[in-house]
Amino acid sequence: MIKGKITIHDISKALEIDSSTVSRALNNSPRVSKKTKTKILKKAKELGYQRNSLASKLRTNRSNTIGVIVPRISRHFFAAVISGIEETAYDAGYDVIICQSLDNYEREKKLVETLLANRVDGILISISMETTNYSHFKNYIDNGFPIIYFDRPCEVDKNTNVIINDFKASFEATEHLILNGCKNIVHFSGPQSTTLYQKRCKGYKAALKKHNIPLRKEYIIESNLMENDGIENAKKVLKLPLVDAVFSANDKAAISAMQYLKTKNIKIPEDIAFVGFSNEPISAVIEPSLTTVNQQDFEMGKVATTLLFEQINNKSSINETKILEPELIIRNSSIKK
Amino acid sequence: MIKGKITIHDISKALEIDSSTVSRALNNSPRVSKKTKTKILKKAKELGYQRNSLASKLRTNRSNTIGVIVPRISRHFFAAVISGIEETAYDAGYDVIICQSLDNYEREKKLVETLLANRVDGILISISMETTNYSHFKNYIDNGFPIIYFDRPCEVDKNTNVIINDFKASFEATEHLILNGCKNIVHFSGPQSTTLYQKRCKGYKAALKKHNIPLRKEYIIESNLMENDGIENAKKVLKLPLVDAVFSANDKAAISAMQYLKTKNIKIPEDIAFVGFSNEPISAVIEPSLTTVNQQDFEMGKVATTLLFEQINNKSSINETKILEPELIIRNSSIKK
DNA sequence: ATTTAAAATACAATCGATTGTATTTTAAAT
DNA sequence: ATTTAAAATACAATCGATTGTATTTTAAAT
Repeated sequence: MIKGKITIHDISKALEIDSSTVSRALNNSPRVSKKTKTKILKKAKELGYQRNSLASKLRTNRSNTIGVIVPRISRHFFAAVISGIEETAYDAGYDVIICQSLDNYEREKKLVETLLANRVDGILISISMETTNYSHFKNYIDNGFPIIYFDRPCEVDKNTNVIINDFKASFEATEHLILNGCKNIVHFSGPQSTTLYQKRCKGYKAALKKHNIPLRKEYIIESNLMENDGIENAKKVLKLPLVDAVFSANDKAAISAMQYLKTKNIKIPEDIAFVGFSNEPISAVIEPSLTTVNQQDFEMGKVATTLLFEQINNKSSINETKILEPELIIRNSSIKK
Repeated sequence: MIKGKITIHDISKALEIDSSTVSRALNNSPRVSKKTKTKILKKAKELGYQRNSLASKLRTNRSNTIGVIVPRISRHFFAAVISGIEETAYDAGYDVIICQSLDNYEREKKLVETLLANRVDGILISISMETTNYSHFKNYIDNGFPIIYFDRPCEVDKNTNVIINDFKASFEATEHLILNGCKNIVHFSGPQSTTLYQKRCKGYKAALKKHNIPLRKEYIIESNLMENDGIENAKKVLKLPLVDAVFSANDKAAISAMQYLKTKNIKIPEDIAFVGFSNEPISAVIEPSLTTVNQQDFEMGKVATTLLFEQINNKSSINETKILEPELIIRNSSIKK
């Protein structure tokens, strides 16, 4: 902390103008004459005045700040959502505090508490994979605290969620493989405690059903979809007969599986075709380039933030779920020649 | 903002205990009896009390919060540095506010102001590429405000910088190419306004000199090292005679150049070997995998944060520059068989 | 039962800005 | 020159927590 920070009272004393007038001048209130404003602004600059936002927020009971909690900022999808959030927020004159939960429940809980203690006006959150207990949100929701869930929805009680149509995306991804001649399609699924992965799995099943392909339980491999899970999954795939395609619920597992299979001289897509999910930057670079689902990241950030501001300003929690339409990006990993 | 938030005064009234005692109890002061503490804590929980950090910070003149400004949170290097920062900070009981400047000077300036207005106890920053004017820092440095520069140092006046040995890393990267039989090595250089890229360029030159390879000016291609710059650089390389290797000052440009050259049937590393810089995750995945420099990201975050806390607590700005040793990660793109 | 020191609690000011109300100043109208 | 309304400024309380000092309570010692 800098010692001897300049306050409005220092300006007040220096000019022999009451601090209330100084405050109003700095906030460009019409109640202060132009002449006085000029004088005050000049002196403020001269003294190196810097507003103390803490005091201002305390007094006004408004922080003009929103908090964002994502599992991991380095994930391209979340970084892109954050870009959308920041753009919308800055346009509205709001600051954004970015936090990462690292998919850890305890940490997420602490972050929520810290944000609330700092009196953010609202929170945008993509809940951690570990989170199954929503009590750390519930207290605030009941009070009408503005909070919006994105990507990973919170489906207890009435909340506002912004998600993509995971079912449809998965359905289309799987159907795309079927239309390219694949019949024995393995699904790399994520933790079924997460509704998002449930939906992706359902989309996969529905596509099989539509095309009269019998569902084989051993073709659904559940894991946390981390890099290492992809390798383990790939080993399992090699032990299954006939597999000619994989639809992975995220890119990371798809990519590590592809890399492992390549070392085993499996040809992609000729032997096994691949479709991922999320459109991570690596998916465009790997060989063959990975067919994947674009999740409308930037758009999701904008939509979620707009909804949050509606809640903050109207105080009417609307409790809607916005569903964005995903887009299948077809690259080389899924087209059998 | 939630209406009717519970304050210590509500607890005070409910229990007929003075608010000062309530405050001390909540902060676990030894001046409050155990019996009273239990009573207060119970009531606080019952009423759903949540500390107002704004008021607390205002009064104590300590925010227990540090600010971090990086060009872009999605860049793997910065995300890893942030992990190191957060780990160190949380252990010390500090909160971390993460901001991204998007390499934009105006935005960076605004972020610094916002952090200061919110009275962070110190700032960790990797300055934006656009920044050549340091006046937005200078005011605070002069006041002894704790600020540490990492990766991209601020080399005006006396500051504390945490950087890697860019010269040595580049020297070794270039020498590695030479030792693998390359003689006509192009350098993709970054903006020379940034000392970091100056140093990388000097390392390249020094390695050539040591091995008696004449320096050719047209072999140094300066750009912003973005994806598109890599492609443009690759086109220039194709027009130069004899080139058998490229040392790029970052991975991004190296990777897009490699991709472009592959479409032109240039074999990597046989025709042109490549070495990058930063160890982006993509570098391990691209084919051939890219030899690159590991920048000690996580370690850098830890060291920078530790230095910051020294400044915050001792008030003695030490003004040192810590130089971390980089590590060359040798992969397939640089080994001519 | 009284004195005394320590423990526990209450009082009151404070951090820096904001804002409703009161007062003073200015300028227009007579 | 005086009245009057509007404009400009000053006064004073407030946001919620903290903290040095004063007071009260408790418990030990006589």
